[in-house]
Amino acid sequence: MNTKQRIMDEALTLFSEKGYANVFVGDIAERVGIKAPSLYKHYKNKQAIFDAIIEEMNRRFEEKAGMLHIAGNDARKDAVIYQDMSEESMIQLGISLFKYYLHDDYTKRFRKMLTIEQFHDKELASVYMKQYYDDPLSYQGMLLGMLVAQGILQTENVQVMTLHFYAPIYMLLTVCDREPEREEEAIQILTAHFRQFDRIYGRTK
Amino acid sequence: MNTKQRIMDEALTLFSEKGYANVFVGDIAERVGIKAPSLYKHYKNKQAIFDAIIEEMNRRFEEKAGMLHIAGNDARKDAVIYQDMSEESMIQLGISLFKYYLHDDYTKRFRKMLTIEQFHDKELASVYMKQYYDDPLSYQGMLLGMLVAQGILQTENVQVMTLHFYAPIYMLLTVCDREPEREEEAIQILTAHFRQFDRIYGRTK
DNA sequence: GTCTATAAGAAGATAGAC
DNA sequence: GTCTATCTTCTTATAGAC
Repeated sequence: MNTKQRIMDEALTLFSEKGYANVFVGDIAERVGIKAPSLYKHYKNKQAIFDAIIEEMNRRFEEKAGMLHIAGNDARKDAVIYQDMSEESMIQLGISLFKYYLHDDYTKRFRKMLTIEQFHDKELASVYMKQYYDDPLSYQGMLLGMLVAQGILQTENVQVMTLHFYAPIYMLLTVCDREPEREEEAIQILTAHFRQFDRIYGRTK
Repeated sequence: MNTKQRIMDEALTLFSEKGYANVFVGDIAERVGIKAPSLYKHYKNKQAIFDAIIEEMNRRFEEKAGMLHIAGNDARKDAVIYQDMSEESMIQLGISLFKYYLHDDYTKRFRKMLTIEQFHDKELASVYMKQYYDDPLSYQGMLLGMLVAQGILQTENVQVMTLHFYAPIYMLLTVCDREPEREEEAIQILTAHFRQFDRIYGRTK
């Protein structure tokens, strides 16, 4: 891996743990295995490293087109998958995805960094919102809407139904970010949530 | 208001906007209307101001005994209130409480500060968790559990039901913290949420 | 308790050799 | 591209007069 990339990677790790202001250029350099002044051959200044991280992340996010996208690409296809899936399989899929977003190294570090820095910069708040609110609700709304259209689920308000599906997932994700030792507990609750959601909105098994 | 108190208050404002590391002792002093060195007659150092804020907040939290406590004191009493309340009144009450927690000056600044600083200090993460996860779920679980016992609501799993009630409130609160201009939208969604919650869990009107 | 002056020490960034 | 040496600036905190 080239040095420029490694600087960005180590900087992300440190920023996500301590926040921008508490990370010193020397800390980043040390992790990369060079001295601070060498770093300035790769980036104009400290802010440029941060900006590069944001850009890289936006690039990756567009590739993935939003978070918690179930299969990840196309809600139409995913709805077909869901339709033929048992409740148990759906729960397992939901938990796998939860664990992926919780543990995936890049996703996790970036989410933590955004959480810490979101109030410093309005743009970061927008990025966070898109990733963890608008995109998931929009995608999952489309998915659940199709299941409703097919009569697999029943509701008068797909938007609120989607909120009921996603809000607990979101909240448990932030719980585990803060207190990772509560992951097992969160998984238990998540499982019960999926089961009850299915029951409430009338899934046929 | 005495100077010591005012220092704490202005410091909280600044910490909640910029985070601890980005606030300088001189900034706090300026807001209070004194010079930085004078501030050291009231607090040993910058950290002591932060610690005093945490202590003050713990004091206030214990007074209030947790967030989103509906009427605020006793779930047993509150359940009686709910029992005799129309759906519309309940929605109005829910929204009022949401707005209170969103706008109350102290609550809001403290929540933002905790959000920014939560990864710097494990203890802050715990404070956040208690305030915005454990206490609300515990209190509201008790409340909803009583309504279930009285046959006003129906469910097999009160814990998940409480999650379905609270998680959307929590998520919308964090949305408005990030993008205050979305408050009206959040209130709309919140209203629909309360209405649908009532329908799902079978409230009698 | 507040001030001015100032010490002490970070931390970001540059110069210039290799 | 990396290093050592160094500059500059910013920030915390203290000293001591009023």
